[in-house]
Amino acid sequence: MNDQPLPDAGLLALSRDFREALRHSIYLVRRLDADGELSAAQLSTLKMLLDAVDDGVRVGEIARNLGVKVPSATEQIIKLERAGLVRREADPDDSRAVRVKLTGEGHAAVESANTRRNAVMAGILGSLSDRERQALAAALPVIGRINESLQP
Amino acid sequence: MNDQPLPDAGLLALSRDFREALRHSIYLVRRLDADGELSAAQLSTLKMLLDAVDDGVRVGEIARNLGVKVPSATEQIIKLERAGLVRREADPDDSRAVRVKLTGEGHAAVESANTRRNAVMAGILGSLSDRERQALAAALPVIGRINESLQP
DNA sequence: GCCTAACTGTTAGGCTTCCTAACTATGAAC
DNA sequence: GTTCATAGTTAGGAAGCCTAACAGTTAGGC
Repeated sequence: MNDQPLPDAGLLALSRDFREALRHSIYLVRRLDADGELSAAQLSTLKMLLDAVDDGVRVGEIARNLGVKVPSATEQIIKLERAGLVRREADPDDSRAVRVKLTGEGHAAVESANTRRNAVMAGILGSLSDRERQALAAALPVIGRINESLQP
Repeated sequence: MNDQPLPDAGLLALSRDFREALRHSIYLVRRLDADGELSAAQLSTLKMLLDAVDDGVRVGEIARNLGVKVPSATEQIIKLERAGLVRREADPDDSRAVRVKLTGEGHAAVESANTRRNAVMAGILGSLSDRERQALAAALPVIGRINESLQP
């Protein structure tokens, strides 16, 4: 294989290939979201709340995490609220703010959806070789670093 | 209930991390599409046509490549046609079919948009270390294989 | 204290993309 | 030459995202 450091021409080739991989990942994303129960954004929101059960999370923070504007986050939160999965409470420290918290039902829903989607993904990754899984695992922190650097 | 054995713990962790990485990649995808000129689907369509300049590509094939249903592909093709980037011709062998071909203007547009987005991506990947780029490069074929296996 | 500016979130309206269902037209099988 | 399958378009609607306008709250300057 090619073990020498990537030349500058390789940077462009890598860019092209990464773009292509990202583009085709829609198949993967769609497969995972085929649940029908919760949209990807809704599940992400609930997962966020899972890590902040006590205090809840502010709308703006949810929006930032989802990569959308605040009104779009509000829209999703209202849907989750209507479904009984979250509730909105006034922030004791700042009356402008709203704290979104998970309900018991929401807690169950996120656990269930999360488990199922992980199982689907595990089924897909299970067909890979150990070597391939290692290559994938080694790249995830890199992708994570890229994504963090772009997060506003 | 649990009729099948739980997947290996490492596999589940990888599944979770990969899902997380994919989810956060929306920042990256949005950054690349910030052009405003062409949507991701439209650029993908034009790139497809670039590789089949002579014969054009059928609508169903475009839909499959985009990962959408035929009516959605038709919609995008009509927009591209109205923008003067593609034209639709009857298939000489099958009068039911339509062959979508790139115009000269479309050719220029895809080259330009592609070059620009590759440059944006290269700018992002340029901030990585060689080691990180190598890890990413090693994982792309794996991701590609996963995506291909899911393509209908 | 007050006035202004900044901030948090909601509402309203519109755009894009995707879907399913229904339709037209053509091809293929028998 | 029916009959069934296939290719694509049209119509209508759902979901997600956006910007702009708004109300309420906080914080800083005077």
